[in-house]
Amino acid sequence: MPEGHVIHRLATGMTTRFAGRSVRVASPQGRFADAAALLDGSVLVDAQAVGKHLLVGFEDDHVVWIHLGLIGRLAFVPAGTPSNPSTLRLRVSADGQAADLRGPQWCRLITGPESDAVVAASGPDPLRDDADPSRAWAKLSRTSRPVGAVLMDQSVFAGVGNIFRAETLFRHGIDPHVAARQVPRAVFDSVWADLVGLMRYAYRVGRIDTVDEDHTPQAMGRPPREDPHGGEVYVYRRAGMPCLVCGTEVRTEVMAGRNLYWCPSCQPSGATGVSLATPSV
DNA sequence: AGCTCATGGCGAG
DNA sequence: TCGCCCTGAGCTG
Repeated sequence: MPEGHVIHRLATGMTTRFAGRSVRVASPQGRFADAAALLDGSVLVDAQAVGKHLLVGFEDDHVVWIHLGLIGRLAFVPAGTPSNPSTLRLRVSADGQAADLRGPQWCRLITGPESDAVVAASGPDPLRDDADPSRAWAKLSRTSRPVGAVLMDQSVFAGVGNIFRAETLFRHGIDPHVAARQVPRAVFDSVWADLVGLMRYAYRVGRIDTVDEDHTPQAMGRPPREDPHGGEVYVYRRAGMPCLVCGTEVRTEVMAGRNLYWCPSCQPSGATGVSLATPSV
């Protein structure tokens, strides 16, 4: 279940398990069979992530370009694990370990230069050391699209998904409907720094957690919750529930094709946000 | 058994 | 902007 931190964890997982090894490659489902046959037995060189794209490099300049989409999964399992072959698009295995890919939006065999082009075409990714946030500012500061839509635009903020969108807007008190170009530079800088911190944390622990200690349900005198994504959040998927900060009912509407969540009191209409003194958790 | 929904993005219109 | 694709979990019956 993929925002950018998940893909970066998978890239690391692929590299640590398989880099430098000759691997078995198969497509039990058959939909990637030709490429799998071509790659079977070759050396997996490395894996990298950019935004929500996973690029797995093999010898001879072959790259498997994976995008999980909304429902795709890549799971690391012991190589002998029984599995339903009808949905197993790709299995990479070596030394008793396997990586099983199911339900990806796509899984394609491309060349090294094509892989470089994927990276170049991506917006800056807060989880990559080579990210240049000024590219995001250049786009955000020139568009009248709502900031809540721009935060989901992978050519502006690569790897940011529906949870990080809702949570960073909340943390900065930004009305998601405000035109992106109305957001001050200082607030953008704070949002970028916050994304770096929140996404690095999520990468490290494997869970999105955006709530400050002062605003946990316990600290606010409310019963603890269990969220479906396994982390602690202010507004994501909390429509109709009281805001953890002010108690106002969290609202929801579809923006950029996805359910957006926000607190109409903490993010009042027209608010262009404030910088955080202490970005990230 | 059969919905509906999900941390996404594409192509048609 | 809408319909569609892929899989699986969590409901409803």
